[in-house]
This record gives sequence, C-alpha cells and structure tokens, in this order.
Amino acid sequence: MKVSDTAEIRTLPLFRDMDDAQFEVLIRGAYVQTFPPQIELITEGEPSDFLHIVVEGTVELFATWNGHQTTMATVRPLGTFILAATIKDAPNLMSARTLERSRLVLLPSEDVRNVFETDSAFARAIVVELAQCYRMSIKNTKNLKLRSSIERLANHLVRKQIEAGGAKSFELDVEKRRLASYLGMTAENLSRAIKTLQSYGVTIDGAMVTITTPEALLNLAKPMPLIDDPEH
Amino acid sequence: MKVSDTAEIRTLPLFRDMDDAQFEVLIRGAYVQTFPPQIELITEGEPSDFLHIVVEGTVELFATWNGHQTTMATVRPLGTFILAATIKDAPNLMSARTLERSRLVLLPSEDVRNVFETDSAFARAIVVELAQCYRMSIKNTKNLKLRSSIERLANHLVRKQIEAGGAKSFELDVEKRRLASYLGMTAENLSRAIKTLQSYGVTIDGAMVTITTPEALLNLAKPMPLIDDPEH
DNA sequence: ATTATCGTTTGATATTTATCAAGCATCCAA
DNA sequence: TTGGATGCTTGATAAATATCAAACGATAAT
Repeated sequence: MKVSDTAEIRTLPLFRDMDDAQFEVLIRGAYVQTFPPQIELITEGEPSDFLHIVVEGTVELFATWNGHQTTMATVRPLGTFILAATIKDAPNLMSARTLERSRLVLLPSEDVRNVFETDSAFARAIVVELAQCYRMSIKNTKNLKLRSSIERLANHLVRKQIEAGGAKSFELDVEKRRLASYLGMTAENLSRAIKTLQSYGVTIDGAMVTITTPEALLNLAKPMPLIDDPEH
Repeated sequence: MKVSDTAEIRTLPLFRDMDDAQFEVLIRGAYVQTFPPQIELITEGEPSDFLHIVVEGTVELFATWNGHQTTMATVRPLGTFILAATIKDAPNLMSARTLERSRLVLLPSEDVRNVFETDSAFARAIVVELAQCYRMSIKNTKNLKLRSSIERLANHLVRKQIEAGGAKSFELDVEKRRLASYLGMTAENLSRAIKTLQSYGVTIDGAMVTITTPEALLNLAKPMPLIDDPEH
C-alpha cells in the first residue's frame, strides 16, 4: 500500500484521532485494489467482509426489490462504505458498483471491529460518523416524503451550485439516469423536469448546468438546512 | 425517579453494559415527566437538550417542510429519541409530540455526551444503537423508493401480524391518518388501499385487521428481510 | 341526551409520475 | 469512418397519487 494513500486515509475524521499502533493494525491488514468500471463490489444481503474506502474513482450504492432498482448514494474520494454493516457484522443493505475505473482500500471488517473494541478514540470517531450517516438518511427521507420530484431536483441543483463554489455554471457529476434514480424519478421525467426548470432560469445542456436567476430557483426549491445542509 | 423506572431503563441495550457509577451519573441528572396528549416535546431545528426515553405512552416523531408534515416514526416504551442529535450536539431533525398521556425520562444531552466520553462500554453500545438506527432508516428509504403505497401498506400489515405473534386478527396501534402519513400517502388513499386489499384477503374494521388469506397478501407484499426485518 | 368536533370514508376531479414507443445524440470500437 | 450500443429526449398514454367536497361515524364535552 502506498504511503500517500495511507497518509490520505489518516486525515479522514474516522481515522484522524486513533492510536498510531491501531491504525497500523488496520493498514497492515488492508488491501488496495483497482477495479474497472461496472464491477459489483458488494452485493446486498451478503455479509460485510470489508470496510471500503474510495481513494480514486466513483462508486454507486444501489438497492433492489422485486425487479426494481434505485440509486441510494454516490461515493467519491475519500468516502467509505458501509460502516454500519461492518460494525454490526450484519449483511449489507445495499450493493455497490464502480461507475468508472476506481481504486479502493479494503479494510477487513473483522479488523475494524477488533480495533473498534480496543481503541476508544476510534470508537468515538465511529459514533460521530454513524450519527452523521443516520442524520443524512433522515434528511433524505424528509426530502422524499415532503417534496415533489421537481422540488427535489431544484434543491439538488441549488446544493450542487453551492458545492461548486457558487459558480453560475457547473457540471453534473453523474449520468442523468442515475441522478433520476437517486432523486426517485424516471429518466424521462427528469428530462421533462429539466425543461420545466427553464422557466426558473435553469438551463442544462448535456452535463452543464447554468443557473441564470438563482432567486427564481430558490423560490421554487425553498431549501432548508434541516434537509439540505449535509453539515447541519 | 422511581426505582422500577431505573431498573427498566437499565435493561435497554444502550445502558445494559455500562459502568454502574456512570449509569448513576445519568440517573442523578435525569428528569421524569408525565405529559398530556398532543404536547410538542421537541421541535425540529432546536438544539437537542435531552435524550428522551419513553417509559409509558406513545410519542410521534414528525417533520415538516413548506406547510407539509409527515410522520417519521412512532416511539413506544422503551424507546428513545433522538440519540444522533444528542451525541452530535446538533439540532433535532424531527419534532416529537405525545399522542396520549405519556411518561418520559429525560437525560440531559450534556450528561450523555460526558458519560459517552468516559465510559467505553456505553460508547460501544451507542455505536450499536446508531448503526441500528441508520440501517432502519436505509430500509425505510428502500421501502419508499422501491414500492408503491399499496405495497408498503401490505408489507406493514405483514410485519404487524408477525409482531402480533402471527394472530389472524390484530389491532392497528395508530390512527389511520398517522399510519397513512408514515407510509407516505394521504388518509384518503389509505382508505382506498385498504379496500383494494380486500381482494387479497384483508379486512379492516375500525382498528381491527383480519388477514384471511396470508398467502395472497404475501404474494402482493413480497417482504424481504433487507427491507422489512428490523433485526436483520 | 345532545351537540360539536374530529377522524374516516366515498366520490369526483386534478395532478403527478410511470410506462411504452420512437427518434435523436453521443461515444467508442472495429 | 462507420456501425452499434447506449443514453437522452419527446410524445402519447396509463397508472398512481393528491386534492377537494361532502357525508358519515365515533367520541368527547356540555
């Protein structure tokens, strides 16, 4: 494993404050692997063998039922999945696939659980991380239950613009059909929703989003920290 | 605070394995209060002052946006809310109201955070609890995104029957309009969905549910541990 | 016992969302 | 350069879901 990877992972809140020796234990047992696009890394229902860390590339988390499939999240560097399953030694509730060539660090779940039992700083960091994940999921539920699909799209764009530093134009970082699935709508309806947003000063050409009248969009989106702010 | 309450709370997974002295610290700082129905106990957006434990009665967690409101969960003895906000010292993402006369134990969030820093057994229990909550929320998201409202209702009934020990008849424990909101539908459509379920061998008279042909209902519901089993 | 209130049900209608089919655009490999 | 393949868009239609209005029924307060 490259030293630069190790150093990068160490900066994550999850590993930042843990004991040097215990971090070493995790790193010694770790695997680094590069995967081509469209590889299924984990499958829902299977036991969680590893805590995955995305060092490079993009991973999609998705879930299925009765022939349907939905995108639950997109994980980019330096994101991890799926901590809850690793800690509880429980089956994964989601599957994961690479969307592009991706490099991942795999920490054996058993090692993570062992270090969790030993290193109380790590345990505390895990608490904070899980609380964060839980709150994110609650926000997502509110988003789904309280808003229509076009309102969800509007808020997604508002948020992405903030993440792009407030730039008038920015690029969508996922395929539209995956964005649609994430937002809980079909690709067809995303296409139509985008058209509707033109009257709110939004134009989307390919992956390029331009927001000409942010006030109009905000007036539709009505964003709220308790749903839309990942930090809140 | 009554000794019987203390003993009961001590049996919760969250408090079971913690240090006696630290548990004492929590109990010493605790308040016990009985509330009439329809009292708003916490408000979304407000800081989390207490970890609430429902000892008697029923509490509804709900969220609002732009004039809309949705039921997020129902908490009964011995359930707690909202651990993630308490631990992160973050604002509550949901509001809570009593649905009936209810007795609650309130642990000051600051105490909980302090003991969490001190008692590693408590910290580990919090990890398990948060992981559980997170997974529950993910399952709920899958339920919402992958199923239609009638499928959600069907699965809810299947689950409630299991919780009723498999009895052919059992009672709904919440008002229908709240059940509707929890399931992400209107009260009117819940009423119609119940009618539709008659052809699947389900009759609901008032709060009394009777399932005459479980096979037919199961065939519609297609329950799946990765969505419907709270233990999984 | 009576009235008032509130939850539930039903019907009519509107809106939202999905599905199906076709054409268009883009990208990549032969 | 040229086919595919795949993703995106558009139109037509169907299904799911929400809204509005009214009636009904249970419950609680007077």
